[in-house]
Amino acid sequence: GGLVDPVSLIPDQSNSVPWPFLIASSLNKHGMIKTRKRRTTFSREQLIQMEKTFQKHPYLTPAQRADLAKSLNLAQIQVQVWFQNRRAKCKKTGI
Amino acid sequence: AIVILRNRIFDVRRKRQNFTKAATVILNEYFYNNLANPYPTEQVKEELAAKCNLTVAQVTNWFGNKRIRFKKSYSKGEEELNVEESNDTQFPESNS
DNA sequence: GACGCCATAAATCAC
DNA sequence: ACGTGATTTATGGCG
Repeated sequence: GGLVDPVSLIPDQSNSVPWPFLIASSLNKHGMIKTRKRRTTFSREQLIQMEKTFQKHPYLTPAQRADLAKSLNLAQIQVQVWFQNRRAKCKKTGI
Repeated sequence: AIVILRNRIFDVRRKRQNFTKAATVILNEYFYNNLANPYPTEQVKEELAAKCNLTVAQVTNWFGNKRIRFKKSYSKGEEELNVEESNDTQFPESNS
């Protein structure tokens, strides 16, 4: 009595395409499939500065965001998203 | 719950340990029985978490990892979908 | 319409 | 060194 190959547990639906093998990709303005931005890993300094700023102001004004992005050589959207994710983490850990 | 909180506060780092065999069986069972839509609702996640003696967050992580890894293993060896890549979306570069 | 939050994808970290 | 659970960037949807 060995283990069963998990794939053999797949219910018989071979004629219908299961789950996201038909992925609804988003299109750009030319109707082409948009390529996702490669995940960048922020440098230690970038993280330290953003964290430091976050402790003072968890929510940035547009001006603060612009300044921070410029000083860290990041796009504003990256700073904005980082703060969103940081808030989410904050909420998750309850701190 | 309190133990988890205390571990956080006192920065108790312990080795990441794998889930029990039983838990993995339960999670896999749900995953492969719902391959057409392997996205359990919040309520189902809670039920699975209870059955597996895991937190909902752990169940969520498991499904996230499972979906992407299954997709990778599944498409490995399959023919490439020829996808038109467009150079027209450019992203600002950052020094990393 | 810009912004925040949510669930999630996908890459990466780290035991 | 790898596998697997956890964390970190990035996206789309919705309010």
